[in-house]
Amino acid sequence: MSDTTPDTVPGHRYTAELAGRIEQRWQEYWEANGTYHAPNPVGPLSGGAEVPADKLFVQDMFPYPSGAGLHVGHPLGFIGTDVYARYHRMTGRNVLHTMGFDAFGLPAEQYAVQTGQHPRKTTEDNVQTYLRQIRRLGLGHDERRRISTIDPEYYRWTQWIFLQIFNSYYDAERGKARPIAELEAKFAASGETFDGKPWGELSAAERAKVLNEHRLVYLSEAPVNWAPGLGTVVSNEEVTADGRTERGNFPVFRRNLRQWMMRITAYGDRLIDDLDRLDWPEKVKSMQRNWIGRSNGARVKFASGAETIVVFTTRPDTLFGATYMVLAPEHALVDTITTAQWPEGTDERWTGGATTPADAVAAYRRAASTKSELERQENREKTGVFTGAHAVNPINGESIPVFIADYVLAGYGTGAIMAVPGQDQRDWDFATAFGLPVRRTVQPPEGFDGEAFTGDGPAVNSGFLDGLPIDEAKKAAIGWLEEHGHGEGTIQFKLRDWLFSRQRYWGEPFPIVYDEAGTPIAVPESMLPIELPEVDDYSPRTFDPEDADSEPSPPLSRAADWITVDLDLGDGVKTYRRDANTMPNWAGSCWYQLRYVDPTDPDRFCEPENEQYWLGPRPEHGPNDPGGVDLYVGGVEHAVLHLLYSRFWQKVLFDLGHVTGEEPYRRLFNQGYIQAYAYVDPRGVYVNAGEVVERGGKYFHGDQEVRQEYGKMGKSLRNVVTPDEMCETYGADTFRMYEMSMGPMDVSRPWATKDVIGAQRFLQRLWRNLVDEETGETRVVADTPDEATLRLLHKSIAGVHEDYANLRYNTAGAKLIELNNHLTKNFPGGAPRVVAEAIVPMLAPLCPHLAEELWSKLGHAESLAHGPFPTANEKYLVEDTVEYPIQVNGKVRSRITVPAAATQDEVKATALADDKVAALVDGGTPRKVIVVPGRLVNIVL
RNA sequence: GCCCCCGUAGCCCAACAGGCAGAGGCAGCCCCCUUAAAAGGGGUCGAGUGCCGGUUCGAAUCCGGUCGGGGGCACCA
Repeated sequence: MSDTTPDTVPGHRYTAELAGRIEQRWQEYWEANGTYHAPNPVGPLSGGAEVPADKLFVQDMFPYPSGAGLHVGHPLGFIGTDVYARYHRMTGRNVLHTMGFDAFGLPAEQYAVQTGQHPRKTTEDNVQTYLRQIRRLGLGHDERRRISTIDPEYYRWTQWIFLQIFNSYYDAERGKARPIAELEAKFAASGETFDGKPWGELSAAERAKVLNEHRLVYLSEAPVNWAPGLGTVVSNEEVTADGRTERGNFPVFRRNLRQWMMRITAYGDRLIDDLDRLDWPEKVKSMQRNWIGRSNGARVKFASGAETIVVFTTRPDTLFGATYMVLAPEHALVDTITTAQWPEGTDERWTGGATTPADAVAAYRRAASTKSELERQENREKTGVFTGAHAVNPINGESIPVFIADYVLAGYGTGAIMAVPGQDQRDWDFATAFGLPVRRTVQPPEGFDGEAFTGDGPAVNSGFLDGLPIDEAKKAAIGWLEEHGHGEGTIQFKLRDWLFSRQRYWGEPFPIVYDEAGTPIAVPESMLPIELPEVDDYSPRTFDPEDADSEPSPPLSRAADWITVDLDLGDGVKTYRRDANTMPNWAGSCWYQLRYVDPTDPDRFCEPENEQYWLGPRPEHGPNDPGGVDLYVGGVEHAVLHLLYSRFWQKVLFDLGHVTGEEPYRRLFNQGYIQAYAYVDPRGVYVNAGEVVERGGKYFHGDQEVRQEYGKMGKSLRNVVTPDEMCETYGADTFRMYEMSMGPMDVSRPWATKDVIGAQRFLQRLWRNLVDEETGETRVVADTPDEATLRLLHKSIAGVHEDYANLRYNTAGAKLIELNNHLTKNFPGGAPRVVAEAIVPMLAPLCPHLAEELWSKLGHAESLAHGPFPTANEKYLVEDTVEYPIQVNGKVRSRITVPAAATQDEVKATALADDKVAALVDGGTPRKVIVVPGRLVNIVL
């Protein structure tokens, strides 16, 4: 490029080409010198010396190394954390910043299937591409700490943590996880019986079954989300609101399958309560609160024949208004209570046209089970059938009919409700459809003409509760229930246990084997890692996405040599069967901050001293500090997935004494997204956005007018701009400068390649102010600059400090441009050295390569990575005189300049003495004169 | 339906705790350099803060309403 314009472009102009050379040179220097290595207190990554007390751990959300490579939106957060890390490193802190890869998971597997290669091969290739792309951006990562979840030395510890959780139970009394061995000891000592037998007389299988009910990881035979199109089950968090998989958008069906579950619900209270201790965006906190969904209410027992139906309600105050009950179709008691015959006079609407309740129930259940979540949610018409059974309302002895209906969810509460149509719209709708009575128990206001009344009011038709407002009525009702043994106050969570197995190949194998009785047994730690076997066919068996009756078939079950194994687990060599599932890809990201801290430790997942130093609670964050990463940056899309799971694991590890931090991420910051315009031609086909031109407010691709759309950047929209091409055309520093100046970090904004030139011009001017473009020699002058320049310089230093510390890189950049513009205008002969030696370090966090280059040209032998960062001299921040605008009735009419030390009275006197003001006041007495020190004067007439 | 966030020059964005609406960039315009070409230099123009109302000496900022945009949740008893 430059050789086509040799005559006019000076040899030492800061062009993209020169920037590229500088950037490559410094990247090599940093790598060769381990510039960004952050020493640990102990272990292989310790520098041998005492570590600085002042540390900072900055982390980006774990990237998945996609085969598509990066577009300019991806590095926004990475550059943001890099600027933050660099700024703090320059002020002398020990800064840990690195990046690894979350490389297991569905996309890798799917990509591998498409390209016919092993997922390890494609994943590792993608990682290399990714590293090449981010390296070019000049990110100051400690590359010794790069990790990858697919590395057996990494997932060995993922499996180890799984075993920790497996071997624990939640001690509700102490409110924390404890080793399951303590529970076993308790059972053995207590004399408690299990199915009539004391602990000592139970077989190993029977004991395992009991313990399974307490373990924090347990095997469950509960309804799970089965996605035939994906060939795997997925967690609740991975199902969208319309009942499809987040990944792949396949329909999800509820199926009873034997699966691993993590007892995250045990931590519901702590997961909600500890949100208050975190420096996180309110939006994310509220999403988590919402997801965990804690609600206060009561469990109430209704007798139905010999059985007891337990319901959960948040409205125990409405108990007198319960006119029927509903069980979820999957409820365990349905078969037991369903009667042989319809009772005399059963309403035809209740029978579903069947001759017996059993037929009706069976037909309804069949219909409900084949409905996808989506169908269930789309169709809000209330359906259901009568079981033939009645139950007794404990509070008034009334006998009420029991239905099954799919508007009651099996997974929430007890899977059964008491229906109060007077106060609940869903119940009202059902009651209306089935001709059931409605009894109001809260008095609606005068003139209320709605259906169910959910507002507050005095209780009516409710015996001893009459006249009480809802709050008091609830308390009174719970009191009555507890006193008479019909129920108790309780807290219910919307959060359900975390479905932890997947029927896929590309994930961590479970460190579990089964004996001949099918009892799961933990593999001893010494046998970890359990490595993924090589298989001929690693693609999962998928089905017609609508085939609800299909069965999962994990690829590992077909690895015959691997799946059965002879082991000596203490009682001689026996044959065991391995677990054929793999862990979900959230597993690896649940604890990676801990491995970043101690990535090479072969003996522990993380050395305690190192964990405490980088991630432990710190007094400077207050007495209630939960510890965690100091700044965690990523998109908001992980608000209830990764961020919830990760907090859960951290808390378990904390309870078991493995870590000192109660939370993984002390401060969370959601960066915005870079979006882009896309263009559609009249056929509805996307055209290459780079070739579209604007003419008179319309957009053209060639001569063809095209329609503008706005959204994500992506291959299919043909609007991708890559960091590689930006580095090529402008240089990495220009690209970084531009991305950081586009706006605040947390705001989404449109990409505009044409605007990048502004950042390029700034860096060129700055270069020119310090370097002779013809000779490449520095052209700084030794003279002390004038007062105005020094004032601007120190004001800039003070402002830039604050901006960097608060992630306001756009305004930090603007201040640097402003200062540089001042140099351009006032120092055509070269910048004063004192200014140059400040502006270069101030630029370094944003444009590290250029700053290093200029710093060395200024005569410094040391890298700028560890400072110095200039500090502002207070002397230049205080003005001697202040200009006050004078408002008269709120409008600016004049200006005065007074000494900064002037008192309010002096300012007032000077203002009133001003000619223009005097003319407006016209000899009268102002009603009021407001002097805002340092700001303005307002005279009210 | 419920909850949250955001509306400032043509565009992207500043304005700390209410105090002169503009820091910076893009585009536009003018001039210089070159004139074969600009990703060259210098300068300049530009909004009264979506709309209505309130509080205040004073509102982009606080409050209420409304419109527009974005997001979250949604049969959770």
